[in-house]
Amino acid sequence: MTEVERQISIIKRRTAEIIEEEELRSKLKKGVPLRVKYGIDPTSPEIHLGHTVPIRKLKEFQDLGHTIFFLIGDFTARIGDPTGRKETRPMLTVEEIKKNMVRYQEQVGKILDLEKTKFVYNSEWLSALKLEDIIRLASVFTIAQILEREDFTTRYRAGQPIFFHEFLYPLLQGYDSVALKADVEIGATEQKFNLLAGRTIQEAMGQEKQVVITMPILVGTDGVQKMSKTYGNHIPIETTPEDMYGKIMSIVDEVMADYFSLLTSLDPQQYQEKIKTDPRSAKAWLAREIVREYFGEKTARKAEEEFDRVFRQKEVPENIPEFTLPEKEWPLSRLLVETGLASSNSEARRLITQKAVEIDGQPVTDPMVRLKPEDGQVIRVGKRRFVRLRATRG
RNA sequence: GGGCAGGUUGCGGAGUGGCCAAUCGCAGCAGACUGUAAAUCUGCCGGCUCUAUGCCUUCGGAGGUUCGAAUCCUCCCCUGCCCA
Repeated sequence: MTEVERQISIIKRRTAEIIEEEELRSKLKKGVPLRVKYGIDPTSPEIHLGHTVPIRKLKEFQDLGHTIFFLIGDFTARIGDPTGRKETRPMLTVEEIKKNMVRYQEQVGKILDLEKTKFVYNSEWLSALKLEDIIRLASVFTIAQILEREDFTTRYRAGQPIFFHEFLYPLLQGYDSVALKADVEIGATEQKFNLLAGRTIQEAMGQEKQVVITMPILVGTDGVQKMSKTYGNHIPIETTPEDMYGKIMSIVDEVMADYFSLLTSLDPQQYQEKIKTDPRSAKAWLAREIVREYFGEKTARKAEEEFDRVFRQKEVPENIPEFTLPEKEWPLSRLLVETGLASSNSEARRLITQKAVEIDGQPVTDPMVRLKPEDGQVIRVGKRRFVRLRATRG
């Protein structure tokens, strides 16, 4: 196998689509490192496992010696993309974006080699565009072409508003590719339209078209919707190993294979076999493997032990948040609110009457009960929320 | 600019003067079951007092009518469709 074919076989793995493979081949044949672009919206500084799917692909490119351009869409974030929302998205200030990005880079650094990654901000070139440039960009597409994008069509049919500037987003993203002279752009399948816009615009501006690589979308822990913070089905990278382990264990069985494939480098034959014969330990393996990648072998093993202790043997976890409060009589419901175990008094009362509350392993079902917190007492709410009390005199 | 239809609790979507904190579905939470889950069943699902045929704040916004308004009137804001 030639070097080019070796690279192609690595690049092709786990992708949803490559447009066009032939173009990729001829780009690789030039023997020059490719400029690989990946863009993110810096509105949230929190990366979850869903984001890691394309980032892992970037890592593969990086390991093959190509140049990674990690594009931060600060310009677009400042304007605020109103896609799918009622209220205008809060515009981010420059400082907020900067702050988000510091945290972001730390997280990305768990996968990519930061030394070799070029972080670029699109405000650098986008804010320099003149109206004339923008109109020229806009003349590359027809309205019908833009409306082809599925979410526009859906919204249009449903009578949902589509704002004019939303039409501009694909154009701007496409222009980013021109500015970076991107050879390859990676994104999730839902980004396909915007990625393709890059090709069209590059061509219109006399550049060689970028190759578009789309990556499958990771479903969330519910197994239904794509992983997203807004759906509350996400697994953040910046969390405790125990939490990550537990969240992976809570995914539905049906998506295990996807998780194995998109989030680990394990052998498909092995995990498929395991899923079939012993789903429970297959999932534990998956969880251990992913936690290991972010926290290391030892920690992963500890997270597993901890999980087994708490959920299989139903014991109290090792590290639980502590809460200090004055040693006096409290109505239990108040106590739950104080310690953050319930959001309101009514909520607390509900939990208590629903047998969700235990103190030192003893169920408490009387919402009227008053008690004096003792040092070291453990309150449990539901399956996984614990708090240890620390009492102070006075 | 004109005509029409709309804006309801996280989402979808009922409700057109009191029986409305507001049917229902989804999501969420809790319990049972379990392999951690999923599925299923049960309960909860604005807040406060602490549980009552109680109180407070909610149905785009501001006023008004009324003993009483998410429901009627006026003005305003926003969205969609049609005509120009």
